[in-house]
Amino acid sequence: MYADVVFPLKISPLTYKVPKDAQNDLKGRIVKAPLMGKAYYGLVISVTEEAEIKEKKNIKEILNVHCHFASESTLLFLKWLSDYYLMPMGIALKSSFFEEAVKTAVSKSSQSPTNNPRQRILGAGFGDKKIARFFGDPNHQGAQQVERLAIKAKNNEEKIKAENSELLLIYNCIKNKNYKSFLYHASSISQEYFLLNEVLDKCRLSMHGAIILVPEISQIEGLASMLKNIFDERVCVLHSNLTKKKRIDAITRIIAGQSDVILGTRSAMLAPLMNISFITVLNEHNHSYKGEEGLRYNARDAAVMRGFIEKSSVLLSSICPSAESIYNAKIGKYTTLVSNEQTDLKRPKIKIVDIKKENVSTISRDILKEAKNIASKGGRFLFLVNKKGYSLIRCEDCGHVAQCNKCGISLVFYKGKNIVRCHYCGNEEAVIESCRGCRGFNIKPVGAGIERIKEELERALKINAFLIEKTKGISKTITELPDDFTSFIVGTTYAAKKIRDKKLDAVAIFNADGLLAQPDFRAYERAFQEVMQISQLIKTEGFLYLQTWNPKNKILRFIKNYDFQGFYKSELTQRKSLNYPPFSRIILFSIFIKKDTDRLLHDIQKIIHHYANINGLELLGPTVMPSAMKLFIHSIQILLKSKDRKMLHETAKRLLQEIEGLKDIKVKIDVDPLKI
DNA sequence: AGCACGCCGACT
DNA sequence: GTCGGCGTGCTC
Repeated sequence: MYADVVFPLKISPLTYKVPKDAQNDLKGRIVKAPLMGKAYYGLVISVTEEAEIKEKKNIKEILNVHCHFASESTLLFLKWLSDYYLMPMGIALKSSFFEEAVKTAVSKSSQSPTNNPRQRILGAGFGDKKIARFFGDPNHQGAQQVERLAIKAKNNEEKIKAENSELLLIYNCIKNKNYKSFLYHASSISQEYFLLNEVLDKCRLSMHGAIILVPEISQIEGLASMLKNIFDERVCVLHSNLTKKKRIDAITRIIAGQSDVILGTRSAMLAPLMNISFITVLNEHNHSYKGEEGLRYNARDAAVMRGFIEKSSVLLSSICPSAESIYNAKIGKYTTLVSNEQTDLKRPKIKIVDIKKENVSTISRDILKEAKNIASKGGRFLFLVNKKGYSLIRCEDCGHVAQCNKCGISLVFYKGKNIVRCHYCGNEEAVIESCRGCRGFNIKPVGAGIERIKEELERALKINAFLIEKTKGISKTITELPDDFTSFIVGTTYAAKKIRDKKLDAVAIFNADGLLAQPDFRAYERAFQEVMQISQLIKTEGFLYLQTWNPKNKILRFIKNYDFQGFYKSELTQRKSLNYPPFSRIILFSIFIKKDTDRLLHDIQKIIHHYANINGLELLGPTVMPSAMKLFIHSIQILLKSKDRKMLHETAKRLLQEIEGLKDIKVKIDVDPLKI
């Protein structure tokens, strides 16, 4: 007997001999095996009678067998992650909390090897065990609790049945362990939470394993208390910022079956749950679900795949779903849940302010007028500016904007420190006195960063504005302000994230044009989503100002009217005509090189030449850019695009192999990139 | 990952 | 001459 073992390393599975006295259910178990003269922990992914590799005499034997880590479904999911994101399976395993699982498995089995909790649970049936805890001991108060819950659940079922037949569909899917993905376009963030609460509360007893994802760690706390109300100690929080010990504790609880409701960020999607009946991704459009390094999986897409494999329901929700998800709902891949409040909902009024008409370069008169009004009432006003510092500096005589000597990027003027700074290389210099273009001295600030907006507000309104800035170590948050504080807050988009559950009277966005001018096919979508998100921070009778130089932009019209239908229609039409996702799939190659650009570029060109004329495949690039990575001077990008996902993956795999054959390079591969 | 091997520049 | 930097390749 032979077993294929994956290690949490950048290597493919390796074959080992199975010891004669080993358990016959090795598949999915943690084992210790010799590797390079040492013993490593790995995962058995398959067991066969005959080994497939040539030199059979060199095959070593497995040293120790530990508890189960992965079910059949989890193994399929790991395989999918590795195949889809074009990474060795070991990397997928490493991202799946395998090392934490090893820690718990080893410490448990050393105490009592035959009394492994994971084995016990598998034997008894995971679901039965959960229910047994509720029904088990008749003298225990749990029995009364269940009775009460049952009555409550019955009432709820009838109430919700009358309200929304689609909700019943979710309940049934969860109960019957059927796969189905739902897309809920909520009209407010609280609605998103409300629906989740309904589903969880209603299905508490039929729920055996659940994963609840939020995009940011800061969103976990509030949701955790809601979940604990329903599931008590079954809830477990899991995110990358946990300390090592806490993370191991969490994995221990999950593996022991003590926790089966997992609340976390992106990485929690890979939690080692043996059973899953419900997965939800809140704020599904959020870009932080996509990884930027290592295994670059999108947790939202992984949720749908894991749900499919595990036969569980998947609920994606958002106040502004991604165009991809809207499309998937349209073609029937997802079932749409419609918010009944959607039509007659009161929302803050959005005003587009044409700054070109006015003879001011920073804050328009309309916004200042409303700011005065709000200041007099003691309200809250948030000013979002996309630039740090005070301004750029420009020579009034020749129009030359001061730039960094090394990087060629515009220098940012910091008035308080009286310096200029390059945001690319971080170099700081004393403020520039004379123009490098014409040697003149007529230098003026141009444009407005947060410092300048703050200064102008304070001068015009005779108030103190509060600056929220992302600085290393220090992060002021709005919650630090007393509730009765008359707050005028200035900050970058970072500031918007720091404000929660505080209803603002108004928000002004100064960077609307910058948002729309991003060199990315998703720029409009991001702009639309960002404004929708920000509108959630404002009282329904409040105002949202968008200051722009291009008030005619059609996206601004969709934004102003909260016209989701119009926006998605326009966006999908655009994507279709340019053959971008969701009408095609893309894979991005980034090749980093240190030197010798010409030789390598020539080699790369020679390789990709063979890929240029494949039917149904579009190849863009190679594009050479300065590398953002230290140690490397250039990055070469190649984009593969195709309607045929299978063919795209096969081609990308071949291309990856060829490029990895080159020397002095480093390749990063990004499947379904969000930034290109 | 981690270890060996091998190729180049610096140095008692 | 040799020491040690790190780039590359392999691990059943």
